[in-house]
Amino acid sequence: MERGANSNPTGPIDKSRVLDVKPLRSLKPIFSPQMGSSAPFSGVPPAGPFAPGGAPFHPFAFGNDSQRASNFANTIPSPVPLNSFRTPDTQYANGDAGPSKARGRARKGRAAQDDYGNSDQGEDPSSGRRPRGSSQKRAKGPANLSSIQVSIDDTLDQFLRAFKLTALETHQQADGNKELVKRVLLTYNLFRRRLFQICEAKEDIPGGTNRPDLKAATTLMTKGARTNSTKRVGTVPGVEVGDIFFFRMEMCMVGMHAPTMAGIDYMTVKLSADDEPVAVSIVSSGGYEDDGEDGDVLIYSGQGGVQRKDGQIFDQKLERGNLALEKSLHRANVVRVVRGVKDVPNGTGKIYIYDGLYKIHESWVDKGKGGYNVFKYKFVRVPGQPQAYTLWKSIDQWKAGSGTRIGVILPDLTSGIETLPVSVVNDVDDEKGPAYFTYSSTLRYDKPFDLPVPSSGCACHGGCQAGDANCPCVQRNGGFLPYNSLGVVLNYKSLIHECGSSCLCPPNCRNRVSQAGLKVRLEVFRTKDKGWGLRSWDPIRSGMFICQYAGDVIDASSMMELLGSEHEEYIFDATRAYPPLDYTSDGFAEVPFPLVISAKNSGNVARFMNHSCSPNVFWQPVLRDNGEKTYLHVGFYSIGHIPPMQELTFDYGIPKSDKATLRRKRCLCASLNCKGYFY
DNA sequence: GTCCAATCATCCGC
DNA sequence: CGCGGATGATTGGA
Repeated sequence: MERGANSNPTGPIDKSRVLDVKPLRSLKPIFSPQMGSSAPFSGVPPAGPFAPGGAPFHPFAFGNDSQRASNFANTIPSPVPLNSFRTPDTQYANGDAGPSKARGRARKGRAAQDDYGNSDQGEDPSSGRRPRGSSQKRAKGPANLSSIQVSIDDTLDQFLRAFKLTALETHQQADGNKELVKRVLLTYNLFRRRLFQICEAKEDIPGGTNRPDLKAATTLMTKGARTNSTKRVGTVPGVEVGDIFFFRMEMCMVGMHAPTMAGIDYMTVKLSADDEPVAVSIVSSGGYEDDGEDGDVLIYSGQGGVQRKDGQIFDQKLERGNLALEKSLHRANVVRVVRGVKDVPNGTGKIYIYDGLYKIHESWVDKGKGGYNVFKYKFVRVPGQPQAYTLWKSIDQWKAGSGTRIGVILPDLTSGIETLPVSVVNDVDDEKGPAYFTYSSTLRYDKPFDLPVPSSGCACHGGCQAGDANCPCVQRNGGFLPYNSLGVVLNYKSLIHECGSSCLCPPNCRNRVSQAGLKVRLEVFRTKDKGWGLRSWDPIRSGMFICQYAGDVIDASSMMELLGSEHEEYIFDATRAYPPLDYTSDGFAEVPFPLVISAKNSGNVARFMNHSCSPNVFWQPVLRDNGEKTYLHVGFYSIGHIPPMQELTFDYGIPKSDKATLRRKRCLCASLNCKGYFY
């Protein structure tokens, strides 16, 4: 049955006849709500209504290439020959889809979305369509420890060591904190993705591809890599209101909601003689439309009443979770509420939003299907908590074009160049928009760097397939496809080899993620004290591709001349020392050549990403080749899951030399481990 | 050990 | 071809 999604009671029902509730000794909460103890919500609340029409103006010009080149020439001392902007060949030589593929995209943007937005479904029947239950059969077969199993065990051990989870103390498993929760979730998601990647490429192992979410979680929990295993009423240490999860198992691992499936989590408390169940959290998996009256109220259905095997329906009983909710109501205890919403890009998947603490205000019995009794509970959100679920509802309205919002300066910064619009919003001061620049989604090379001539491209007409050992692109990536079909990077490597213009695969090939344009709805916004910044309307999965760093490739000597000028803040320098990712599968390799990008005059959303000492985004070098030359790109990916409207930041790194010529800037990231400065 | 709950990827049919 | 519904192996905890 649909959980937690129903309308109001049709009428009052005499509860005492149905609910066999003994009189309670006390109506005081057993636990204090712990309201003040949670850290502040770091997401930015949505701006309220904005002026009708929005009165957009266009502070940025989007000229043709020759105009762009002359603008460029007027503003900087010609670090790049002008002819590099003139011919289409040069513009596309970097592997950004190539002329034929760019045809529909050049100025129309959204019209070409179908070419890039849809992920492939393989045509190879052997790879994608395994008979259901095959893994189960294999699991029960003769126990042969395959080489794949061994490599997965090694992989897990490396993850655990990298994130210092090999031997968690008992108290760390029992009670967590923000840092520990973060480590557990990062490890889980990295391992889950790597597990999927290995299993889809080689052969199936039990649970590997069918349910990597389960397999990864049970493996980690067996090793003790979990936290907050002690159940508690109220806030969970390290989990903040607004945090999101993409799997039930994630909530399990950090003590948010222990049951792997059930919607009601409860614990038994001892009060003098009696043991009494008390609810600690619920997961409401209803869709958007049929929730309670507004975002702060939830009508939740009790559990049970349906026979698992044959779907037979009967009256729900006041036991287990239902009894716990009833007790929590009478004690006026707080209950954590997790809202499940549909994950639009994934289709079948769900996203779970921690919506903070609620109290149950009333309960009643409704008649469900076939006239059988269903318990209903009215949850009301405890006031004073940061916005979470209601923010999602607001964003839905912004997308639908209904509702209004203050501070919208520009509905689409990219003028249709990107696959999705990028709005510009300022609701904090009088700035009317970022300084002039030309929006471009591509990285423009004057000339390619000299690298060994790459091998020829692939001939995967239906898109590259995981497990196709003959595909040269799979081979270049160590036998794997680096991304899944959603555009999530599956494995941290020192270098991703994407398909290039010499490959015969279509633009929606899984190995062309960074060329396929934006997948999440981004917004350039005015921060309180850091100038302009970047954030997303959409939730972002761990490892999801966000954008590349577009601009003009310049050489190192040109960069030196620009340091100290206003130009400096729009330079991306891949030769800096970046804090290591906590884990890469192939150790650390230098970026193959000294790539420096200027986005001062021409660039994309990436130029607005601010520095943080605790970033939620990292970058990886991405290679594409056109059959003769190799071009390096910079791809940005999320580290963990990122809730909507949280600022996207990455670590700017430290210049390896010539620090003296660089101005040290004061860091305002406000994270606990802030260094206080950045370059 | 047994039962519970409803997940999630995949399949299947409209 | 794109969905929504059906299917079934699956899990931690009571």
